[in-house]
Amino acid sequence: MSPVIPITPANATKSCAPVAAKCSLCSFNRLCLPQGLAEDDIARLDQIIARRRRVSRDETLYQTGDGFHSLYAVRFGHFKTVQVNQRGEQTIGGFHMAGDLLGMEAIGNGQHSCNAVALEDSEVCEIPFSRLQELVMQIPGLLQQFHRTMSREIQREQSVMLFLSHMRAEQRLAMFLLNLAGRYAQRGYSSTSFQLRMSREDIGGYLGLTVESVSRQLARLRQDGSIVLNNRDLRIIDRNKLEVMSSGGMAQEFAAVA
Amino acid sequence: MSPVIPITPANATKSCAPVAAKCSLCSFNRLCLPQGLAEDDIARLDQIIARRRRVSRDETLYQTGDGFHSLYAVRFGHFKTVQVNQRGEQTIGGFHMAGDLLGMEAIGNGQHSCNAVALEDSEVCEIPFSRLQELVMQIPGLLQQFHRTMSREIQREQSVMLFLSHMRAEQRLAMFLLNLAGRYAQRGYSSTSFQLRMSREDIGGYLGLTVESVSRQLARLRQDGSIVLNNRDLRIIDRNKLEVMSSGGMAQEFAAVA
DNA sequence: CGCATATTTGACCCGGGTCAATCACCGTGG
DNA sequence: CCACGGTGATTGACCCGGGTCAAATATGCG
Repeated sequence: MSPVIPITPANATKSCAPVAAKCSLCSFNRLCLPQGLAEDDIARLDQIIARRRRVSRDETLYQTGDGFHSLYAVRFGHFKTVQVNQRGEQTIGGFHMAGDLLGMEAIGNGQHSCNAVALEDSEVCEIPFSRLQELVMQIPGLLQQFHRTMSREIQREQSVMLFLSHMRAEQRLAMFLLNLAGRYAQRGYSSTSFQLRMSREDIGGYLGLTVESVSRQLARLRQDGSIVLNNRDLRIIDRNKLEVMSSGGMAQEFAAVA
Repeated sequence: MSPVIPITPANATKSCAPVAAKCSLCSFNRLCLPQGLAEDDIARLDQIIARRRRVSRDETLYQTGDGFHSLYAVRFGHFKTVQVNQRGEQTIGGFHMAGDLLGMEAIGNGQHSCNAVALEDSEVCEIPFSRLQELVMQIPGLLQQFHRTMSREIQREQSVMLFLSHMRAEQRLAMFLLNLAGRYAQRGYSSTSFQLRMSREDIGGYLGLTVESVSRQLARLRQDGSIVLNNRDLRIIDRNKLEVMSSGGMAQEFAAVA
């Protein structure tokens, strides 16, 4: 029914069948820690991965206050990271999909500062951090890739700060959808047709908007023909229009001038 | 006149007099990369530091698009990091003071994604990243400290996202002032009396508010006796009241109940 | 002393939050 | 098969915090 292929594990026969779970065979390895590593270095990385862990929908991978021991690479499925302040208000720090690395925020003080929750049945590779630290000291390429990954997380958050500060609701939604599309494209999926794995409320939590605003903005995007949206099935009809919106309609002005 | 001691270099006789510039002698080393290192490891770190670089007020340390070669540790003075989007709107990513590490956002793709601008005459230690990478592979404690530093930056930004999403102007200001106070306390300065090194506009850019809002909120804090503020000289009078405000006045409710 | 910039203050307005009702979807049990 | 309850999503009405525009001050620098 859904036009989007649910990402399922390649015939997951037994949880102890490690063949399909090796980094070298993982189709997302170029987006993950093994990126750029030689075969045998990937094999060494494989060896320190404690286990593949299933996390079913709505289950928590880790939560605020949990002691930090491991990073987690998403193998398949989707996660959100949630911060809750003392008043119970939630902010979604990000949505994470195959190849993304989770838990880096916890290295600093040894405990997690957000909750990681699966948006659907998912699987992660658990990477014990102490062993990773040993390994990066032996594999320069792995060290570099790890640093790049943390740095990109810093950059990503800075760009979130930017749109939280300055963008209107419409821009935020347009940018959000384009960002998702781009990430699916990176992973070899359709960038024009996919499922939103998160609720409207989660989208709002990420974009700094209420559910109602998200709903209204999506309605507007639907009305002006930019997207087709049934429940969570999304199809991007006019990517260009979304891009114009995401930059605050400035492209229009330029176009008018030029 | 100012009640706050301007942070000046310990008798900076010549730029080539390295004695006072050694990490081991730097009074902020416990807040910086050398934290937790043994004497001789600190000495090795010292050796890879290319130079101390003066950056005068309003001068740019690096800017968006610059190739990434080094990280910079603030020795004294203050910096802001500024992101500019395609429409020219600015967001202040953060304010940085002695012991803070700048430039980590650029590791990921090899070029800087924000501008680092000195808020006053300042000095940084330039740390060539390639040499740092070599060194962390030899000094486990340094590797750990570097990872902690990046992780804390991720955490810091997440908490900024949180207040950009949910907090009202008053809370943001209160939280901002308390945060500054805490950081000065860490550095051995007064946490109740200090100078704001940044303009109202920069504060607004950081907090996601306009200059006018910042000015009005500061006026309110002054009126209700929480602070005394003359130009940029700040004195925190009622820290408790600020804390109540920063948590959205919830503490009041609790107090009323208890 | 005088200009440029920073800050403050006032008046007005609007985007999006809030509150509330309705609708759609879905799994459950009779 | 359908009634039903629960959750998620949509839509409408209203309101307010803070943005915008404008003007008055203050400040600091040359």
